[in-house]
Amino acid sequence: MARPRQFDEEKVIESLMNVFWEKGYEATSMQDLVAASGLLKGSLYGAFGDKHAMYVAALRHYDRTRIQSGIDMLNGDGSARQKIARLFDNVIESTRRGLFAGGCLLCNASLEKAATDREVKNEVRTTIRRLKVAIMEALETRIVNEDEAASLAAFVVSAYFGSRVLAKGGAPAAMIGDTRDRCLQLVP
Amino acid sequence: MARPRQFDEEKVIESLMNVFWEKGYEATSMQDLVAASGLLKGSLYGAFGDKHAMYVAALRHYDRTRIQSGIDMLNGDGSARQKIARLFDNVIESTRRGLFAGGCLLCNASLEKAATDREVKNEVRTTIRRLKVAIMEALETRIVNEDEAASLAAFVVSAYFGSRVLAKGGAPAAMIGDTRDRCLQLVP
DNA sequence: GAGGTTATTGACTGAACGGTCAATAATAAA
DNA sequence: TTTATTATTGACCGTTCAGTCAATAACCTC
Repeated sequence: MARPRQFDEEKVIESLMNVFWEKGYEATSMQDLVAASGLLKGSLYGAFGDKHAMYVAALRHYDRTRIQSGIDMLNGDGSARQKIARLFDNVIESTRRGLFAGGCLLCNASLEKAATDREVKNEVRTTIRRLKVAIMEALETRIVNEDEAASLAAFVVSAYFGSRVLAKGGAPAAMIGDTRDRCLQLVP
Repeated sequence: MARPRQFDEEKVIESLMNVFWEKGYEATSMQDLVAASGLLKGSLYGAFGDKHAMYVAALRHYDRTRIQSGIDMLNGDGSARQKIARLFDNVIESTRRGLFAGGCLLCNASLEKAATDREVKNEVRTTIRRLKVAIMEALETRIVNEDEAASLAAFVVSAYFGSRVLAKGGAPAAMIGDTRDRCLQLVP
């Protein structure tokens, strides 16, 4: 009974996400989002409501895609040690190649907006929990005690996030390598 | 031969820093800086040049004061283990009380601006190096091998930064406690 | 106290900001 | 084919943005 959307919503959200990922929330203008999505302002506002809702949609999309592919890796083959090493290796490699400046959108959102934005905080918390659980499950092939696995998983998440801060802060790649190696010392 | 400044430059920089610390670079307006400093726009521009220079001055001030007091602590009494534990305990306590939303300005700057801003990246790098060296020296009371101390220090910095991301992302304080405890397992 | 120099003041600028809206177009159901 | 409904379009809105500047004030040196 009505005119259908002329755009692929997933693709639009992906393009919005990429802008927020690279520039952050505040530094991203509606102009940027219009340019990246190929839609006009009115269509974006019609579809999402406002800039903030676009950001939240981008965070959810990041969870569904990028975080999920990390989780898939953690659910895949190999020892817990190998899987966790690969988490860090991805950071090291993308730092070495140095092409994309975005880092980790989850960390970016944590520091830029979570503290002052209830909705963002909820998204971030949910995604952190999901990531922690996936690491925990990977560890449980070796660790029977659930609390033990949980505390080690919390630590791994933390070290991983720390490596994202170091990477974006321009610290030498060797520091991230050190972080990975030391972290793996605790992984059975 | 000329009119002297009517304000205490240190105090003004401190007030500018507090705004950037709490809101980030992009979300801070010149209005905010005017209100916080008590100066008028023209005076701020006269003293610093532009908003970006005010931010860099704030980062340097953060290094000179907040980071320095962390380093002083690392140079003080107690075992390396105790000192590093205290680093994390400060995060845990200020998270539990939950009053100030700023987190760590060094981490904030790393993620918000270092990747796309040469000057900020240099400041951040310098401060990270300073912090790492201080941790290294604290460790060297127990670890003789310098490379060993350096790699462990890099790891501690990383875990510490990770805990700042978790804290601001609204993760439960227990996760930061887990991070601290696991981290200390590697500190002799 | 005169002259030189710099700080302070507040009004001002053009551009960019996020967001709105009336007009138009496209569709599916009747 | 008509009608109801929603999507698209681009001009438009008031506000806020970072930054400027001419006038004035305060100080130091001579």
